[in-house]
Amino acid sequence: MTELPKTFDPAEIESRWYAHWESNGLFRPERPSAEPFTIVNPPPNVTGSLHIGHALDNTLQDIVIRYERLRGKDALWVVGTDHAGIATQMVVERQLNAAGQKRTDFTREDFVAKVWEWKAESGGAITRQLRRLGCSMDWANERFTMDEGFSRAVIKTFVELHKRGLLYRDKRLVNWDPHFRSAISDLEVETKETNGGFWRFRYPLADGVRLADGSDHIVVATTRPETMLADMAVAVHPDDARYRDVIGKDILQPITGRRFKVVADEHADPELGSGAVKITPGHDFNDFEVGKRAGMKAGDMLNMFDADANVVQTADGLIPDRFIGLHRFGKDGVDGARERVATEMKALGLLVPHVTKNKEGEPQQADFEPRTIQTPYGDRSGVVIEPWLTDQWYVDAERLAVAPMQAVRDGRIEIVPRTWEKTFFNWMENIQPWCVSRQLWWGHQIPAWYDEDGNPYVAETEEEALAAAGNKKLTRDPDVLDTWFSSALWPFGTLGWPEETETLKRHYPNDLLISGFDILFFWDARMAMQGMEFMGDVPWRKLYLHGLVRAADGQKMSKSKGNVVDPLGLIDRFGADALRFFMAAMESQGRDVKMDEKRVEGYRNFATKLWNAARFLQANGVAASASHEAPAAQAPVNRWIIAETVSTVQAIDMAMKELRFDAGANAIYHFVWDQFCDWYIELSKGQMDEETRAVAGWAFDQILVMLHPFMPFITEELWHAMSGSARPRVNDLIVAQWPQALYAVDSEAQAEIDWLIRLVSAIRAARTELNVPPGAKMRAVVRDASEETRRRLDRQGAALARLARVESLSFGETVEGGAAQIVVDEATFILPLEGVIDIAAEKARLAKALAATGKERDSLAGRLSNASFVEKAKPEAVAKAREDHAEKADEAERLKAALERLG
RNA sequence: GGGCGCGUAGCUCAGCGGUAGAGCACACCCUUCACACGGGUGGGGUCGCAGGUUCAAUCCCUGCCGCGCCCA
Repeated sequence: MTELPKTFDPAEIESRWYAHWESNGLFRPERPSAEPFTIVNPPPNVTGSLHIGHALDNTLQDIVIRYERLRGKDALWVVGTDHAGIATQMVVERQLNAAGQKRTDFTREDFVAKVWEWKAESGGAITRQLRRLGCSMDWANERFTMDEGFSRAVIKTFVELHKRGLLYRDKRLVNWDPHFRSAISDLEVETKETNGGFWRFRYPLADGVRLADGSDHIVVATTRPETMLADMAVAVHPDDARYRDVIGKDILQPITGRRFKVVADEHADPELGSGAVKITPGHDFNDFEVGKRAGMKAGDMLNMFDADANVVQTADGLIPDRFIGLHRFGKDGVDGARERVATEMKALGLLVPHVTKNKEGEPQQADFEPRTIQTPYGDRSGVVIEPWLTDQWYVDAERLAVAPMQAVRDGRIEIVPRTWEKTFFNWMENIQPWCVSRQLWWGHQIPAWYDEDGNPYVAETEEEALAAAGNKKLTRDPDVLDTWFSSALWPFGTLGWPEETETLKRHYPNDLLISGFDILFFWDARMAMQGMEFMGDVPWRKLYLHGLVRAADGQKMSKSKGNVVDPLGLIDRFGADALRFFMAAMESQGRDVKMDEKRVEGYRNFATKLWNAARFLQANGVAASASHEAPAAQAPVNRWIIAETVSTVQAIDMAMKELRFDAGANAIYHFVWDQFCDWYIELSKGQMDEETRAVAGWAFDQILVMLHPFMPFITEELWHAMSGSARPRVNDLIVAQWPQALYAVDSEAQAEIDWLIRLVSAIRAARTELNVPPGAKMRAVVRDASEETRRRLDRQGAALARLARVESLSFGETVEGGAAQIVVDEATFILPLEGVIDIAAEKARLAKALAATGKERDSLAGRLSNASFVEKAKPEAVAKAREDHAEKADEAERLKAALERLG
């Protein structure tokens, strides 16, 4: 046995044991005949560093994987990183910028080579940080989404989806991010409310046409005046009497002089503004649909922006030169197209001012009406997204969504907590085509080649494409795939697919996926789609969704708010075990976790408590258990702790089955502290015999195993410390055996220790309340004691003496002089306190106890006297009430008698 | 506008048809030979509000108030 130092140093233990586990292959021991259990880790960005959300997500996964490993399963936790297209390209571009260079100074090949260099040098910092958290991943088979094998899976998926008609190229509006100069998917767009304006303009009718009311123009309103430069129609509602006569007539647009038609479309809401809306099909999603309904082809729709959202000439050449090159709207204090259009319309007298009244009730004019508008932003770039007409690759998500929805409906995928099902269905049922092409250099280049006429040939290799094209001159699509397109293959791409490997057969479907609910659509749903499509089966049988870790004040953590908590800092201060235990204890299904450092500190204290319990055991000759089986025991206290160990195993097993991490953590916490340390150790102090040593050693071993998934480091350390060089452990704790929960529970022993605990607690409470000096030893006279109580007192007298400081016991009826009286079950314990006791205080104490007991008795009596309760309530409930009532009535009688004895 | 969730002790959270629990904080006592990151004892809640169902509601239902998130 190794003697433990007085204080425990998490940092030293953590690095030592992690290295030991990893270098000995203990994260993935060979267990070919064991039942497999598989989790894939949400691959963190290769540019990422560990934040508090990772700490939660990975702690939960590690708890499950360690638990299943201890239960003997062939537990595989797949790990790797994600190439994170935009994020990684940004990092490397920033480095180049710092050196006065830019991406376009290099060829694509050279730039991509630079990214790989960066990855080799500084990528994957997060994988080292996951180790600090104690995560027992299968590092020996770490994957990367840009690895050759995984890339092959990505390319194959693309080609296959295309073959199956589930992936196509289309010209339509995309969410264009002018900062990254790339398309992004609708999920990557965040709508935010911003302060904007609502302008009203007069659009003159051409050819002398007039409205029914005699006007020679139509008023249209817009939040984006700049798009006027690419307007192609004005829409009115077909039933709107004001405009019925001018449908099909021309508008002669000012500024550009473009002629276009007034079209009828139900998109125009007669109730809103003037009821007429300008239509810019090339720059607005609604207008695009209106344009299509009006017979315009996507290829004919006017585009007025370049990739940076600066104005370019439209195909009809009608934008005046003075607008060309302007930004879409004001930037850095310089007016953009938006402001210039508004100014010019005003100068032309075509702006309808916004009229309000000031405080004095006088009319006031403004160029536009201030309004809160919903504005789309790129979630990564933070710039306003521009709907832009381009050719992109789309996945037919609607068809792919069918199978996953069915799998959730029929239970092949269980979503935990279940409330997320609705969200899942709601999104899947309204899913939009998924734009998967990105105008980046870093990522999986799209396997499509074009001939000189622009016809695409999709194939896994250029040779195949050439063959398909009849050896025409081809150029490869320069775009890469959305990173999520590749990570959607993670549950099978990491296992060797498209090869039919043994690993794949054994570990697909995965058993469980744990992710934050924030990536339910981005990642989880897409894994389900690709898994069902390519593997013909669910990616995982269970999907557990957890919440966010919030700052102490309940706010979302963010760098800009400066309220981020660094998990590594918490590990430095309190140890990884404490942080992990905090995460587990706070994870009640579905709720966000609010950061509470005091609580992390509390779990550090818990670890220290355990440490010191081990020191006590060592000092008393308790060592590692000789067997996995519970030792034979006679003493009630030993039989009791064995029974309590069993119920703790059961509680944890139940919690793990239901993925109630908080329940599991609490079960082991209370067992260790409130039962093992507070009572078992205290009770064992007076009787440290061979039997007790054996039982204590066994129970402590079970504690270490049960606690290990939550606190892997300290438990492994103590596991070995309790054994030592004389009789070293056969196994490391990480691969030990999970406790059995089979032993018959000795309810008699449980009842006896329960009684003892109640008796000791009651005496202590009375002593404190009556201000008996803590060290004072007392004698007790017991009256009304049953035979059983006498036997128990006989066995537990020593314990009573030590824990309650009641030294000598006698059996009698009365005590002369002042005394404290304690009622426990049928017996009354009279503690003579001649001269010490304050009779008034004791009377008050008893009266209070009597009042409490009497209240409960009366309440139960009231219920029992209610005829409908006795008739209609469940028989068990009635029986229980009768039993409780009798008990309370008896207790009240005894308290009353005790009170009377005091006069 | 649609959907989801939350409102329980000063704080952070469990619980759930039979009149409430934990951790921290607080008060008092204790340097008792594992541990002061400790031990002992205790105070503190009309379980957001209003109705309803029920023998019985913190727990189920409805409405309202407040807070948060997602989608449009």
